Formats: sequence, C-alpha cells, structure tokens
Amino acid sequence: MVESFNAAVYQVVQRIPAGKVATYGQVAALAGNPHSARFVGYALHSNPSPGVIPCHRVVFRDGSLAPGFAFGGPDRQRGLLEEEGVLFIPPVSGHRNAGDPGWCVDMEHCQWQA
DNA sequence: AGATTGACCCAAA
DNA sequence: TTTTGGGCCAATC
Repeated sequence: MVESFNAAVYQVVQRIPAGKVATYGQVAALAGNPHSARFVGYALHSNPSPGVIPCHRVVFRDGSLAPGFAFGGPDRQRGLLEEEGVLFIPPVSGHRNAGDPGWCVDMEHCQWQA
C-alpha cells in the first residue's frame, strides 16, 4: 500500500454499501490509521474527490453528522440516508450527541460491518 | 518554505 | 461525573 492515507479513506468510504453507515473511527481503522479519525473527516472535507465519495454515509460515533456538512446541509444528508434504507432515531439520552441534536442514525442496526 | 488548522475518538486525572 | 490532553496526515494561509 503506497497510496496516501487520504486515498485509502476514499476507497473505504466508497466500499460502504447503500443502506449502511460507517463512523469516522471505523473508516480510519479500515484505512490503516485507527488513531487518525480526525484526518478522515478532513480528507473528505478538503478533497471530496469529484463527488465519488458518499460522505453522507460517514457519521459520528454517536450516529450524528459532522457540523460542517458539504452536500447542502444536514437535512440533505438525512434524506439521502433514508432513501438508502438507513433507519433514523431520535436523540437517545445517555449517549454522546456531539453536533446535530436533530436526528441520529440507528447505529445498532445500520452501522456498516466490514 | 514554514507553521497552523481541520468533518474525530479515546483514556486518564 | 466532567474536563483535559494526546495522536495521527494532509491541505491551506
């Protein structure tokens, strides 16, 4: 593997099946850097690769979305995920909700398992 | 050319 | 229980 960490991230994200979602940590680990979840999000933010990367399938560990989504807003993302069959659930108390207090992905049933 | 920030996640104090 | 710090790579100023 000689491709940059960035490229590895893109490969993993594209590998996520429809109707499933992966977390930044999950993608980072599959990319080969379990301790670099930060750069996963940054890679997508900086180099969305000609729109080939389904960033909307990448969510927080809690199931919420990144604060600065780039597809047109978090609303757009929820619609896309729902279209693919991802289940959404209201914010669960006792869980870390980081950014979007609106809706969270049902990680219990929709998290992508490599 | 060098320094800083940036879509995160986990562990320890 | 909450808060702080650490860890990594790449792009941008």
